[in-house]
Amino acid sequence: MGIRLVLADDHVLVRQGLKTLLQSAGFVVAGEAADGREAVRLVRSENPDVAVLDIGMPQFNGLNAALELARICPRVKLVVLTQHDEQQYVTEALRCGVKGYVLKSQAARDLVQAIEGVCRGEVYLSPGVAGAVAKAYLTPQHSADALSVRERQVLQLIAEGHSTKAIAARLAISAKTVESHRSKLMQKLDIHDTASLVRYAIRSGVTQA
Amino acid sequence: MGIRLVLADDHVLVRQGLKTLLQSAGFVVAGEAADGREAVRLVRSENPDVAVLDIGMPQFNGLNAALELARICPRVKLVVLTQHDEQQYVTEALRCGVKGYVLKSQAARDLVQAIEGVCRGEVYLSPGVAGAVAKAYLTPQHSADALSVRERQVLQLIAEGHSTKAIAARLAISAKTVESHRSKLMQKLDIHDTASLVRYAIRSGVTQA
DNA sequence: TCGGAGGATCAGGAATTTCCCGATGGCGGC
DNA sequence: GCCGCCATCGGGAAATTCCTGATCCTCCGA
Repeated sequence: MGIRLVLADDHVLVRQGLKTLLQSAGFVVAGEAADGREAVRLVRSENPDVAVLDIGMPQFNGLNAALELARICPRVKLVVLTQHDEQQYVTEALRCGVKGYVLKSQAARDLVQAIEGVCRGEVYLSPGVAGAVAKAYLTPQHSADALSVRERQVLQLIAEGHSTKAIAARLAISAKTVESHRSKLMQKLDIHDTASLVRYAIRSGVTQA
Repeated sequence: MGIRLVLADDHVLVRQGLKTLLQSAGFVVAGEAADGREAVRLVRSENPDVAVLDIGMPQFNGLNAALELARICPRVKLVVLTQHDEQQYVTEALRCGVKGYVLKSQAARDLVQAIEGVCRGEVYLSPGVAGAVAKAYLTPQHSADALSVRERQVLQLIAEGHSTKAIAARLAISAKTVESHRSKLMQKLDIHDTASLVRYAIRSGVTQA
């Protein structure tokens, strides 16, 4: 008998595609959800072996759901789907109790292997993110995970479109100090341009689009 | 015999799911592409009946590809996949020669109907966007400074975090020209910093967070 | 057919910002 | 007390943005 799983993705079209794919791989799709909250309900009622969660769902996203499911249904293995291969997302996901981290840029075989792997109790990371995680451990300053309060504050103001000088004025510090914070947080996030910084800020909820 | 189509989506996982779905609906998937440029090449070589393009691809996105394909392969019907149901996107897509506009939030049946519809020479819009289009015709707001295709292209690349030089290299034009486009589009949008530009690009669906 | 409007292309140079180096002082933990 | 981390700044080189202006092209209407 096949592995039972529930599938959560806000795009019906994508979800149906994945469902077809997973069924043809021999899995049993016990239920589908369009957002994180629905996913949590579904997992509680269906009690599947695995929950496959898209991270990029609106409102209550895949990681929110993962965090809650890891607490209330620790027996259910969690596999997340995402397009982001940056190190900070991976560690964030692992902190949320996720056992499988699969990139959408990878082939379906990857998802199949992830599901089978987590059922055996393994942690599965898509090729390409394993490197990011390794790098995080090898990098001497991997304490760099969390931004300081000041850095997050500066990040938000940058993402809101304020100039370095304006930020300095608002925080009543030197523009040089703002530059220093920006430089530091960019280094921590391994992001080296403003545009990516803004996208990160939006994704991480520091500001809105 | 079935309708022949090519499929373009940057997420292999999603693409495979869609492929399985479309095949089980009786279509022939003649080729797959991971980005807009590849899609254009593939359509030229395979000459399918329909090209199904995800709009949200990095670098050279689905609309860029649509614009080019509408010019060089007008016989091939274009269906785009997107998550955005706002009016401006729909009209933008229609301007690019798109014949089918399918929301990812809709069921697979919708995509199937769209493909069959455009093959009969119809224009197919997902339920939910038809209303948006109607509204667009009722609102006499065409006076707005619309971005040119080139400007939108540059906007996307900026929002994706590429440097001016990198954009210039990719588009095979001078960095000065890229600066010129940026300056022009910033003036049109009345936006004067990169961060706000990125937020606008995300809001308007030119790129994703 | 002619001429204008607007888009795409580019350059020079001034102004601004980023980036990389280093430095100081405070504060909490060991 | 010492060490690590954070917040604070500065100098100077490098890169980028901003402003002005110019050429070439296509399309479109008079």
